Amino acid sequence: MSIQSEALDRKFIENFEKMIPDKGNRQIIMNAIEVFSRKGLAGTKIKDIAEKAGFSQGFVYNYFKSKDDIFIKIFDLALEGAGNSVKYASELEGTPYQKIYWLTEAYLSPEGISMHHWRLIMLQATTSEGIPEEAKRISKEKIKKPFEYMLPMIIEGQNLGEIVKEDPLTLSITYFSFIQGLGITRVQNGKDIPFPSVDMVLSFLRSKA
Amino acid sequence: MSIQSEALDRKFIENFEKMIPDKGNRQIIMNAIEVFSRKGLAGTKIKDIAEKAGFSQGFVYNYFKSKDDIFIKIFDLALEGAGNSVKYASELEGTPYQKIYWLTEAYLSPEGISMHHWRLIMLQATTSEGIPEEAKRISKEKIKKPFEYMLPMIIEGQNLGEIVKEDPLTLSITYFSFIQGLGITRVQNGKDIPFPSVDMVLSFLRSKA
DNA sequence: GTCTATAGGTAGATAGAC
DNA sequence: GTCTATCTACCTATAGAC
Repeated sequence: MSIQSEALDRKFIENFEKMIPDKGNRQIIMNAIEVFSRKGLAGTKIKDIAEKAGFSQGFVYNYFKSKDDIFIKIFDLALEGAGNSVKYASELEGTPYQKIYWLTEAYLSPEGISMHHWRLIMLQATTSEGIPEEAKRISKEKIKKPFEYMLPMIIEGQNLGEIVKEDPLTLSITYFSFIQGLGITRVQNGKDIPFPSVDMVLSFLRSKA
Repeated sequence: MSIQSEALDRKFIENFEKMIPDKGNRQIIMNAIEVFSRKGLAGTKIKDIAEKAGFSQGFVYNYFKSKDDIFIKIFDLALEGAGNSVKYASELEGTPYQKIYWLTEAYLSPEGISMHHWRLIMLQATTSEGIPEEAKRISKEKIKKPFEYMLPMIIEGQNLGEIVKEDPLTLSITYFSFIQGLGITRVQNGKDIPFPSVDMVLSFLRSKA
């Protein structure tokens, strides 16, 4: 596990404990993340989550009032984590390209909780019709955060001449799409298939001058 | 709609009519593709498909024996389409890089049935636990096709000096991951957001010499 | 605190009407 | 051919036992 993804996981857990103070709730959520990400919202039965957490089916309802309720909290956490990861990278020492390099290294790490976020965000936003209204609302609100931190980095990098002078928004969209695609490949195939280096992934960003 | 994606769609429809000879079956499948890709396997109700196709819920069972049955046929078609698209590109005139350029143009086109395939493959393979055993078997069998046609193109391109001299398998995996990530972004956001040019996407493939 | 039992609702699949 | 009615099974959520 890379230093980068460890740092992001630490950040995530910090935020996790702040957003979900109760330990029992956290235990269920940790297990539910795993199940949801494998089966999706509709495909996940409360029994699956309960069994994985070592509880009876009915007991889950002492902590959450519905399946949607659990899902919304996880979805919110995932989006927070996505925003925070870019924010954290943007606050590091170094040039913009170095920061993005660091972030990419974290994302590409085969371990790390951050991978699960991306997967969930992807999976659920794709099947977005089925997700609760509340989750859609949260999504609208928070999906822009990663871009808020990424865009200034790209623009600064362009001014420094280390990032190619294309439209910054297009570059951001391309970056997150690429990362998401690689994340999906990772979760589908495990960590034993060949994977691109950070340098290869960031070719499209680097200035050719 | 680009010439490239039109060509792939024509190929797809050809294969579609060969694999599903009955017109009624095809009508249901065309509608089911759309619903499955929006809601996933578990989230799709037979009623949704029936309504979209303009039938009653029960009528669907005159054509297919179960929901899984419909899904398996679509999944198979999607994987066939994925393999055929790369095969088709590899048989075009031109240098390997030109062929991959053509293929990428087809994939990035906002319209075109091919986009739906990718989305479905992605979505369902990601939530793979929930899909029927038969679909998993088909997946194992056909998922390698795109690589079979992509790898020789990359190797030839490397020999010609137009493609960077990195491990061909890594480059292939990176390519399909990238395309998949962009496809997801497309279906999530529609065609009105900025999107990278083919040149930008293929930066990581181009020889720097 | 945690489980078991169950009520109530939903959806897949079938069968019989028109 | 196509629809309506229904049977059955499963799942969510609750309520009450220990």
